[in-house]
Amino acid sequence: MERYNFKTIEKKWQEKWIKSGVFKSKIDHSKEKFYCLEMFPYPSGKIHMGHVRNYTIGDVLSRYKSLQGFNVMHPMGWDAFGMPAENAARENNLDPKEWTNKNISNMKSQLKKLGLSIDWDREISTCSEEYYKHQQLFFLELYEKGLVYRKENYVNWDPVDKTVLANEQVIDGKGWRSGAVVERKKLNQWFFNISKFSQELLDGLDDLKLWPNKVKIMQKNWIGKSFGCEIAFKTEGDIPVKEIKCFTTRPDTLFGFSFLALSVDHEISKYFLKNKEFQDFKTECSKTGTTEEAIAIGEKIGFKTNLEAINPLNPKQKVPVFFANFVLMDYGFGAVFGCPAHDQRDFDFAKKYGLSIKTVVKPDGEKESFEVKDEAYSGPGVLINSEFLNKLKAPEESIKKTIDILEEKKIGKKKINFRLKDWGVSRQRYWGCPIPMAYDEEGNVVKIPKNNLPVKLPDNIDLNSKGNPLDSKTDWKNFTMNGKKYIRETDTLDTFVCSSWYYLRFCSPDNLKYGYKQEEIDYWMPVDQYIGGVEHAILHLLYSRFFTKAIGFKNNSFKFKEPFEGLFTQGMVCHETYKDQNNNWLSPEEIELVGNQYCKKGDKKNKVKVGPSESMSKSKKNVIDPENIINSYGADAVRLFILSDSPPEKDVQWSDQGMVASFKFLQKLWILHTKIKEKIKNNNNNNSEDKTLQKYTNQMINKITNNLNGFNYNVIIANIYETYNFLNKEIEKKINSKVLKDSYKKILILFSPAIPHFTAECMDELGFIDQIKWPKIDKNLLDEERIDYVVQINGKKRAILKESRDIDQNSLMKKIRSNELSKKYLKDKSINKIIFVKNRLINLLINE
RNA sequence: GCCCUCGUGGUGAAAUUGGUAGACACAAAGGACUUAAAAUCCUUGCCAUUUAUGGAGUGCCAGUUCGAGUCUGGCCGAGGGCACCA
Repeated sequence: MERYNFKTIEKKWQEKWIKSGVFKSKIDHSKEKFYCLEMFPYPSGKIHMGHVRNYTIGDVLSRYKSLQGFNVMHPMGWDAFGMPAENAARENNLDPKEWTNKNISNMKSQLKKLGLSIDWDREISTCSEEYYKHQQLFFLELYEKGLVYRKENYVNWDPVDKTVLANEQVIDGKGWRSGAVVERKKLNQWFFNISKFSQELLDGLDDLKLWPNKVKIMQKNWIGKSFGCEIAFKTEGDIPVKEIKCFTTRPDTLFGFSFLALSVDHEISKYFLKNKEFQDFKTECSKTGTTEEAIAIGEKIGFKTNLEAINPLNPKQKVPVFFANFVLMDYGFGAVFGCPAHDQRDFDFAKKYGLSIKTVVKPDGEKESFEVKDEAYSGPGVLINSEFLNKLKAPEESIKKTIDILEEKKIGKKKINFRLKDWGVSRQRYWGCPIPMAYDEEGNVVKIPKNNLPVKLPDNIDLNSKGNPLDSKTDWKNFTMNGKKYIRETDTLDTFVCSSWYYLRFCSPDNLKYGYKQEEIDYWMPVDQYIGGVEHAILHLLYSRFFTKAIGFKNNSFKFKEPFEGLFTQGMVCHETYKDQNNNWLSPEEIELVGNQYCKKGDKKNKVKVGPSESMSKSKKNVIDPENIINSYGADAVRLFILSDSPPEKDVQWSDQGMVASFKFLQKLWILHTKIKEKIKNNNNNNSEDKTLQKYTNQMINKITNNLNGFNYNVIIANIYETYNFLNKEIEKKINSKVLKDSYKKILILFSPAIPHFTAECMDELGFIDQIKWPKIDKNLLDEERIDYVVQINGKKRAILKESRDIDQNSLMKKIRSNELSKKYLKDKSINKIIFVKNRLINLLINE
């Protein structure tokens, strides 16, 4: 028998699909649209198994939706700016653009081998001028709307490499490349005013019904809305500032006030800069916080000033003012009122500096004399020791009342605070989108005129220069406009900006005038299903939501509020990890099994330690190269395996045996296909109705449709195996050819989203490839005529009776009484109660 | 510390949403075919004496119910997110 030759068959269909243009998408108002988008990849050079999983999931969905009659758009592009290109180019003495474009063409051909239903006409690359010129225009437009601004902010500064480091490049407080101790340095940087949309971004989450709850909760926590009160504390001391504002969520504990703590960057710190002790303290603070240990221990340190703050509700009480390391400048006002009895952090601080700890809330059920001892109490209760606030219920009633009093006295007011900070978009890097701004000779900020866009990234860059390469590219940096001299902004945009609007660009990738075309956006947006890794749950998704709101707000032209209607976060692909005797990581190809012990290949003495299964990563070498796998087993087999073992939202373990099994399964399926083909040809038109096959097929349509709708793709693969097992037995019987052909056609369509090449070949052989539609469920066939009734006695399953559908309780009881089991379990015992569930079970309660 | 999710055979997992627990697959053991191996096919799956039969059984303890993997409360364990957020 002929083997299934995936190599020729997959290639054949991939070429046919491209030639016929079946995946091309264009506006068609007669059809409902479906925009399916997977997070586009960074062109690192090769695709990895994570991509295979991500894009297979998206492809199954796209193909399924097409078969259902939707007008599907399924595009792909490249998140092509970013540091790896710069690093790789430096190491290999290459141009980042060349490196990136080479990677793109390689990865594109790899993706094509997976047989994805992608409309490649819509391909975009964020590092192309055609893409980033629109991004620069967006930047200017947002700037004009006041949504972009410049301010000084701290960065991680590597004093040896003279460069800014991302947080993940700082390891134990040192630069990853130079090893130098990282400093905090203030730089002027560009910011997007995302915090302006805090409330909107929070409210929008409620509309995202097709998002995982987990992601919505993560975003909600990230935005971090808190209700409270701002209070102005009068201060006494030898500085000109006589008032300090604090934000608090617990104004009701004001009578437990024992100190005021300020961030070292608080504006009044300038009056202490001459003080050497304060300077030392500030240095100390900047050291802690960078190392992970320091954060874990979280030791609280303070610097006591000679200032005193007055309790606004009790002017007789004066407390010391400290600078403290735990107060953040960019939350609230950078100042905290300390109530040690009811806040653990304040408690720790008060213990360390011997400050008073006055209890003002007692838990319900405690005596009036209750006192906080070993730890702060932050739960509910009743106010005590608080004069006119006594006996109020904490927290709701007491907070409300206190705010009323403070507002009345004009000392404070109700306030809502968000944790979400503005988005710093400046990167001191070469390989990114240039920021279209400049500075005149006086240092004033100037926009690059829109008709001068794009500001092109210069070629021939010296990547080995210290600091930002654009800074030393003086012929690019300096320019004249209308006879005046200017200096360009040398920072480039965070690559998250590129990915914040690419879903808009896919709708009209060739539009030269603007980032998108209104008509196309109106039709295609929003993305119906977005699919990607959960690691982007916060930043990328939040930034994209912001961008949609900001651009829509600017142009007042979007019919949608949110970019991604549905979100699916898939799990990672994991593999065991291996280390040799010298603790070096080994890849799966570098080991072999000797007996039941893994050893380094060709070195039997070097025993390999098998570590836990972890997400595939280059650093741990536990990677399987998809290209090798596709070459050995074919795309359909890989798709089958990657979908089969675990639900798509969970991590999946890579298994060589599982992969081989998927491959073998397709071979078996091919044999079955040839048998079925023969049977159909035999044209056996006996009159038997063959309801069994029709019913089974119908049930499978129901199951697979439901499982596709619910993203239970692993169960679909099980359904495919099940169907095979059934057909493989059924085929031995006499079957009406017409019924067989009809059912088999439907079954092939059901299989086709998962294994498209294989089924295309089969359909073609049967001559119906051009007219396929997702099969409909025949409701008349769905209900079985005979049903397995579970007979329980006192809740225990005792028998299963196959009886006709819709049988009533009495008839079923008669059957039970005439049945063997009644003699055994019922005998002469009387039945106290019968629970009868139609078409399902009957439960007889008897006295034992 | 706070928030979220999840605990089902040797393993990955199913379970029409309160109604036959373990579909489907991997691994293992036994068997068939074969001179043999590979490949393929079949059987087994925890405990009790047996292909039949009974019992226990979905992390642990209680509860609701005729009936709980599924609902409620408490505990234990694993994973993830935030991290001095006032």
